[in-house]
Amino acid sequence: MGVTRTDLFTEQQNELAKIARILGHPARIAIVQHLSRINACINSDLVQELGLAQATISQHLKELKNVGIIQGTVEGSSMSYCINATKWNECKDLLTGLFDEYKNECC
Amino acid sequence: MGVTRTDLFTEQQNELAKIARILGHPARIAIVQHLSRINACINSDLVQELGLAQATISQHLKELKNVGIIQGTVEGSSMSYCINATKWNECKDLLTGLFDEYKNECC
DNA sequence: ATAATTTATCGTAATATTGCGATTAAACAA
DNA sequence: TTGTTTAATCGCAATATTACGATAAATTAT
Repeated sequence: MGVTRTDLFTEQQNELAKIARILGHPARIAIVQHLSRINACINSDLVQELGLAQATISQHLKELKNVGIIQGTVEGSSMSYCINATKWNECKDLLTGLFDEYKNECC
Repeated sequence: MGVTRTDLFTEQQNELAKIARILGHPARIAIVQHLSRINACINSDLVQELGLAQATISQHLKELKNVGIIQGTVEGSSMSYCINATKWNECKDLLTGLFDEYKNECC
């Protein structure tokens, strides 16, 4: 017990849930917002930007990277992170699709 | 340690994260999809629909209700659940807003 | 070479989530 | 009343998440 029963659901449902879960933390929302707004690959000032410890931010970045929402490349001695446009649009389409399934209001 | 530092983030970021987190489980995705598709308030056949135990589904319904995405009314001896159109659109707008913040692709 | 900077990873503690059997409570049927 | 149906809640076990100090690894600066 205690482990999510992904076997009961479709791949699309699991994928949607995975994306939503990754966006389900304010630090990760803050990270993607920051990357969106500066609209560039940055050698992260994220530790300054958010108030969390470096190890914690690294962990959040890893999760965002794992799901493909951001990508990081080595830039000398630091890292350069930015949003992966392709995946970002894919996530947007999946979530938009979910919201658009609900058409008429019944009550 | 181990508790999300909501104090570090804006209300909007926390709200966005809360919505995403609730949608971050395949059972809850399946529930809102089902409610969307039948487009009606139902005396839930959800236990039949999904393969989870009744207690588990009840718990997921409670979380969706807590965040306001669905609403339930007593219908005789059973419950009638449906999507809350207002909140649903609010969630859609918030998430769309997040995705639309990212405009230009930098790499 | 040595020191400083940057970021990933490890280890650990605190807390949250998931799932389900069992029980409870309320409405309905006989 | 007695039994049935429906759904919420309790209690618990298993697992996942969050946070952070400490450490490691790699690059750059002196």
